[in-house]
Formats: sequence, structure tokens, C-alpha cells
Amino acid sequence: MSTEALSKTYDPHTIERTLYEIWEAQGAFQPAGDGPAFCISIPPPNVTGSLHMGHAFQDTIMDALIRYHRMRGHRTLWQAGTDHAGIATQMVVERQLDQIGKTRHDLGRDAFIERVWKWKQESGGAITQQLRRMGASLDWSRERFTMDDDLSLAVREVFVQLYEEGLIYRGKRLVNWDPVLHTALSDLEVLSQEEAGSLWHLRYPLADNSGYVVVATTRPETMLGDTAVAVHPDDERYRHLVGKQIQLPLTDRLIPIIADDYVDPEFGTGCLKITPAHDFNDHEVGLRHKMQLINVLDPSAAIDLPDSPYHGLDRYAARERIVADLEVLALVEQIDDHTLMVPRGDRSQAVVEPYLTDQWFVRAGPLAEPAIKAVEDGRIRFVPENWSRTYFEWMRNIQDWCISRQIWWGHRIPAWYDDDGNIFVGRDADEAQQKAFQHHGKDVVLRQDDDVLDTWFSSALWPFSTLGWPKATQDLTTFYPTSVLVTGFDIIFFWVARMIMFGLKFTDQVPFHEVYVHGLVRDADGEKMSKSKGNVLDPLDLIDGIELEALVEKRTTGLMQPQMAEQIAKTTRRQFPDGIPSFGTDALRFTFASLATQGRDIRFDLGRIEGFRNFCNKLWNASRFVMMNTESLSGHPLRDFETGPAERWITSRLQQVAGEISKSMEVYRFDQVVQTLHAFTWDEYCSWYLEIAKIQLSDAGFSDSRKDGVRQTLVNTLDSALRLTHPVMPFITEALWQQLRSRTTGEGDSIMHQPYPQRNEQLIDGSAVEDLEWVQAVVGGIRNIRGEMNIEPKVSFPVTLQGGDIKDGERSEAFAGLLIALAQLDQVKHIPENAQETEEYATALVGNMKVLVPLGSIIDRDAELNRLTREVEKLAADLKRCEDKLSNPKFVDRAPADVVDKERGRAEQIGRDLEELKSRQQRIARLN
RNA sequence: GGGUGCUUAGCUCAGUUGGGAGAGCGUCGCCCUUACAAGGCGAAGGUCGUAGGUUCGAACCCUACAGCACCCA
Repeated sequence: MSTEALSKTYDPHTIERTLYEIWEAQGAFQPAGDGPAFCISIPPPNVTGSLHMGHAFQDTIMDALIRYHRMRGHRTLWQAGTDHAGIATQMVVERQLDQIGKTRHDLGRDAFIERVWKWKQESGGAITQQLRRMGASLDWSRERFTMDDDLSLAVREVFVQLYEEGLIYRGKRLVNWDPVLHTALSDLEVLSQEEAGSLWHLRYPLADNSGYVVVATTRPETMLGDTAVAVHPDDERYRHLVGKQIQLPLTDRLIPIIADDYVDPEFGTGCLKITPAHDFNDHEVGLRHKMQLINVLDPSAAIDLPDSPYHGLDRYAARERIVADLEVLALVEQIDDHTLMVPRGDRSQAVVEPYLTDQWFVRAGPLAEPAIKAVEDGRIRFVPENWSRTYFEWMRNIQDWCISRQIWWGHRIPAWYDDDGNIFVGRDADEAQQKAFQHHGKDVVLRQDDDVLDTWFSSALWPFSTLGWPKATQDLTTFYPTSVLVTGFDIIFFWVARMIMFGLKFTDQVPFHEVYVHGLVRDADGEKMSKSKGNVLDPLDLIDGIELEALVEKRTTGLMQPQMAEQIAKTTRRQFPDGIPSFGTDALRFTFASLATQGRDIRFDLGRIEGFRNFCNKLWNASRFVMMNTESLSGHPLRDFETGPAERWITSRLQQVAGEISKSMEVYRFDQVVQTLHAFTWDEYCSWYLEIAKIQLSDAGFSDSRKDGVRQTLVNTLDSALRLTHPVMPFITEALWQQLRSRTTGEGDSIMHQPYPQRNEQLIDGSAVEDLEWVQAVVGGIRNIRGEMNIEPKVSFPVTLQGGDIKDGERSEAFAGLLIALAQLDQVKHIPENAQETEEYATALVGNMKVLVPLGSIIDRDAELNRLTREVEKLAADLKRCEDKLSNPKFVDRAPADVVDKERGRAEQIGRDLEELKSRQQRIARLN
């Protein structure tokens, strides 16, 4: 391709889409080569979901790792797939049915499930398309879905084995019940948040008519199921009442007053009504005191007491009636405002009820033990390490896991019942039938359990089920255990812990060696992004840009609370007065990488992404410059070429940078990777080497072969920088590399499979590095004077370099041309330390050498005096700190010798500089 | 109530065996210099939450306190 192919300004859209299609069509994402395996399983996104900032962030990290290892020559697999999201998906399809006035019951189970599959086929792939827009190099040819046949087989296998070992059981237990969705939920699917409520103080009359006790409750309607009143055993106020009976109001039951130290005497009145069937803590108390469980609610959380006047009333209507009736009886002593933790289902948002039902559970204790050990002994490592404490905390207090859900979409529980209620668990109906035959000695009619399994049950098998387990596949041998799991801390319990438990149980191996835990993406104000707050950012809007009106529209439609719309619109207009400009995928990814620090909150600020979009533009234009100036190398790249100090310097720096980046990559410090890349590319390659190259290429004194060396160095350094950057910014680096490749000696079609630059010690030339640092220091000193004096860039002046050591003299001569061009001088000369000065100068110091700019007519004496005074003050303060240290005998005696030496050296240098600047200061002061 | 973190420049954040406080963005000054004004050059800006302690030496280790966040009950 010709140079004209690079437009003047970087435009991400013209490059991104086509490149991804080419990569995918080439099969570039499939594992290749015979290097060591590197594998990541994608945390399967919800099939109903669309890409949000958390995904985009996480996928950037995984893709950077994957691309890095692929370029390192590893046999690299990023396993693709989605999960079936039982409740969420069922809700999506039920909502569709609702629009045509139907329910899933109208269709029946089989037709409904068929409809879900149809929906999945048509709309379920949205997020996988969005992942492609992110540049994610997932191996789509191995895409899996948790409801696939082979993954379902794995689920049944696990269920049967656990059941046979007694690690899965069925029992009537108090569970979190969603009264809207009519299903049990696991603890983790229930989110408790503070809400405003009331604390009712109710009088419970003693049965002997000797008075009453006052109980405080947040849920008066559950009183119908009360089976006791509890007080703390040490509570003097009530001790005499323990053992007495209470006439429970509105019922004809007598309940006892008991003592239990669960009661907090400080809370409310210190008297607690106990409702064992409708509260987890009360349930415990009930068990301790062997109480009866009285269920007063039906599955929709309406009162279910056929003989009661409240029968059929919803829980909240019942609450009002009951309180009203108690008031009539003068049994309500007071009602206080009270904030309480209200548990809601994470899908339906309905207030969840503790409810007694038959459910399936995983006995977690025995599984947790080896899972704890695997982290303790380092077979699995958390990064940052601290998260292991969260993991341990949860695992050591682990509760049995309720895995049955009363919905239709999901893996149906492989358990069958006969008419006597016997349970037969098998991998399929035949196996269950056989077991029933063995039990009964004849064929009997069996009915499969109606429930399905928690989606997380199948997700827990993900790292090995996607690779073929329970079959002993080649993939399993090659890629399992996987290398690293990349995930947010919010699902350590949901997912990470369970994968470790199941992985160890069924493969005898850890599912992954490392767990990289990243933070949660928040908005610029640090608020969690949520649809209801209207502060979500769509990664694709950052990539493509979006008009303000469209953004407002997007944020305010489909709100759970429509009254929020106005406020959301207002904030959006304030935060994004011009909408969101298009930044492109690469800038977004670079931004995410820069935010991947060890913290747990990540604030997404538009300023960051804009800065990195500019960086893309910088890289783009630097490449344009290189292309324009290296036409002669096209098709004829040089293997051997002549170099000068500048070439050897930038080459040395590249080695050092490659080393730093690899180091950062290995410890998941993507912020450092990005920082290093940014600084090298912009500050060293663009700001210094490119400028030096310009000078050298237009220098008549440079031989053609030296100029070719400069050109090849421009190309090679850019080539390496692109390769170093590729894991984070795949598109722009590929596009530019394609332009550059005819000028490089590399082979291959795509930057994706180029070797990742490794630090090469042989290419580090220490003296060239020192030379160029010297040039930078001298130019810096002159530019500082120029800037502080407000001298126009066009105005040139002569500079005198004085004194220093032999090297300073040599460098002054060797780099005079560079100094003149870089600092816009008309001449530069070096004079000995003792040479007589004929005029006054503005001064900068480089080591022991003086950089002298004649005051002449261009320099403002007062300004120079001010500048020197500031400098002198700073140095004097530094010197004082140094000398204080050195005059402290304890420091000199006890600090390590090298630290003391270093400090002495510093003191000497600062002292010399200070002397020099002071004398300059005095001389200039005398001029006025 | 139990647990885990956080507090460093105006903003967002780095700071890895305790030894001269950094980056990006923003701000200020000068410049449309043929790679890039999405740019170039230069500069300013910090009692490292507070108070103690350990140490020759603390942003870093210890203790207490204040404020903030999250998780669990």
C-alpha cells in the first residue's frame, strides 16, 4: 500500500471493522503452534445481556493477555461462550408472551422451551457481536452455550455423582422465595438494601390476664404465624415472665415466653416475636426450642389461612388490616419510623420471603475443604493476593447451596419420583427407570422433577465442560487447568468459589492457576452504573459516539421508575452537553488498561479516553512521518545498517522498555504497561528520536548509508512499538503494521502473530544512552531559559558550553549539530573552565558543565534574576536537607554505606551547583 | 454488630524489600515550525487524612482517631 493510504487524521472507523473480519476469517484466533498452552475461559456473559462497561473492561484485560501470550508463541486459546441465564431469559420470553396476552402456562412447558430456543437463535447472540467490536480475539469456532447437549450432559453427570455421594440432597427448608417469579433463589441472588419502614410496638396480653408484654416488629402481618415471644435470658425486665403463656391476639392460640440469647435486649423493647416459618433467625430459634412451624403465606405471599378473616389478602394488605384490628383492640402501643434491610430478588426486584418449601441443596462443607486448601497451598493464587481473604472468609462459613429453581428454562433436575415419593436420580430417564426397577422389582411409572438447576450450577463446570469433560478430550489435556481466570470481585462467591469446588471434585485439578480480580467500573462521580440511575455508558457509544438527544433518549426509555426520567435527562445534558464523540475501540481499550490498577473502584472519566484517542492520533501521525521518510526501504528492508549514537540510544531504550512491559504484563499491571508504552512512544520516540531523525536525514554531512541506518531505525523502532502495543490496541497497530511491513524484515501476514519484542541485552549501549541523556539535558537547559524568558521559538542565539570533564568537551563537539537544531541555536562552542568570559549569560547546569546563553538583547535581566533566585532557593533547601542528614552522626554510623555515599555525592553536586548559580545571580544583580 | 479496603497536585490515580514525591487530564505563558493544533516548547501546583510510636531516616511499618466505600449478618 502507498503512503497516501494514511489519512492526515486518525479515524478508527475506517480500520476497525474490516480488520476483525479478516482476522476471524483467517482463523487467526485459533490456538496454533506447539508452544506451552495458555488458556482463558471467558466468564460466560448472560445470553440475554448486552455489553456493558464491566464486560468491556474485563474483555480488554483478557484480550490483552491472550494477544500477549499468542505473540509470545504460546498455544493460546480464549474459550468463547455464553450462559443460559435461567431466570433472566425466561423473563424475556415471558414478557414477549405477555404482549400477546399469554402466559407460559398457556403454551405449556415444551412449547415454551421451544420458544426460548427460538428467541436464543434470533436474539441471543447480541453480546457476541459486541465482543467482536471490542476486538476480542475469542476462538469463536469453539463457542459453547451452557444448554448445549454436551454441556448439559456434564451437568447431569455432576448432579448424579454428587447425589450418589450424598453431596446433593432434597429437603424441606426455609429458602429465599420470590413471590413474583414463584421460585426459590440462592442467598447470592438476594440483594438486601436499606429502605424506610416502620417498627410496630405491639401489646401481647399474658394469658393469665396479669398484663401484657410489648414486642417490636417490622413485620406485624407475620404475627399470625408466631409461636413464641423471646427475651434475652439475662434481661432483668422480663426474667420473671419466662415460661408464662401469651394469648396471641387475633388468633386463638397460646404461645410461650421463652429465653434465648439471640435476642438483642437493646433493640426495640427487648421482646421479640418468633415466627419460625417466615424468618431465618426465628427459624433457628424455633429449631433450638423445638417449635412448630406455622406457614401463613401462599407462594404469592398472600395470607394462606382458610379459617382466618385475612385469608387471601396480600401480605401488605394483610399488614394494614391486622394493624388496624390491633388498634381497635388497643394493642398497638406505638409506631416508629425505622429503616430496615429489605431483601429483594435481583431479577424481579420483589421483596423476597423466607419460605418453607422442598428444594435441592448441595452440601457445601465437604466440597469447600479441598477448595480452601488449594488456595492456602498456592495451587491457586489470587491477584491481588488480598482477595484470598474474602474467599477464605466466605468458604469457611459456607452455607449449603439451594440449587433448584421453580422455572422452566434451564437444566431440568435429573430426578424422578414414583407414586410413593421415592426418588431415583439418573443421567437420563432410562437410568432412573432401571433404578426404580431394581427398587421395586418391576416397572413403575416415574415422573421427573419439575424444577431446573440454578444457572450457576452449570457455570461452575464451565472451565472443564467447555473443553469436553466428562470425555477425556485432547483439549482437556492441552488446556486444562486453564491459566488464569479474569473476573470481578462481585462474583467470587457466585462463581469463582464454586468453580474451584467442582473443578477439584471432578477433575482432581484446580480449574485455573491464577485468579485476577479487577475492580468495578463506576461513572465519573464514583456511582455504580445502573439503568435505574440512568448513568450507564454503553461501550459502543464511546467507540462510535452518540448525539446528546439519542443518549438522553436511550437513558430515559424503559425505566423501572419513569418519574426519574426528567432528572436523568437533566444530568445527562449537564454531563455530556455535546453528546459523546467517537473515540474508537483502541482508545477505549487503552483507557481500560490504564484503569486496571489494584483498586476496587474504577471511575470512568471521559478526559482519560480523550487523551488516549489523542495518543492514537500521535501514533498514527508518527507512522505517517516514518512512511513518508522511508519510501526507499519499501521492499528492501536492511538487515545490517550503520548506526549513530541516537540510533543506538533509541534501540537501547526500546530494549529496556520491552523488559519493563513484559514484567508488568506478568503481574497484570496493565496500568504500568500503558504508562510505559505511552511515555516511550510519545516522549522518547516521537518527541526526541523523530526530531533527531529529521535533523539527521536533512544533514548534508550524513552519508547515504548513515541515513539508511536512520530510516531503518525509524522503521524498526516503530515496528517494535506497534508490536508492544498490539495486545492493548489491536486495530490501529495492525493497520499501521500492515503499512510498515514491506519495510521490515519480519515475516507473516498479521501483527497478531509477530513475536512480542523481548529485551535484548546485546542491543543496550550504555554510552549511547548517556550521550543522548546529555543532549537532552543540554537542550532542556536551553529550552528552559528560552521558555522562561518568553523568547520566540523562531529566534535563535549562540550558546557557550563551559568546563565540565573531558566527555563534556567531546560531546559538545560531537553533538553540536543536534544541539543547534534541537534548541534553535545559531552556534555552539565549548570553552575551558578557566576561559575568560567576555559578556554576561543566563545559565543552566549539566553536571559540572555550564550552559551559557548570552544575555544580549534577547534576555530580560530581571527575568533571569528571578529564575536564578527560584533555582537557588530550591537548591539551598535541598542542600540543607542533605547536610542535616550528613551532620547527624547516627545517620552516618547506622545507614548503609552506599546510602551515605550517595547522600555525600548529592551534597557535593548540589553545593557546586548552588555556588555557581549564586555567583551568577550576584553578577547579574550587579549589572543593574 | 463482624469483615475488607480507601484517604498522595484542582480532578482521576501510580508510588513492590522504608533512603532524592510521579503520570494523565486540567491550569498558566510562548508558538498554526511541511508527522500530528487530537499538536510543539516551557512552567506553576503536594504540611502524602489527623495525632502519636518504631527507626539514623516513614507516603510506605505499628497504634489510635476522623472521614469514605464495599461485603456479610
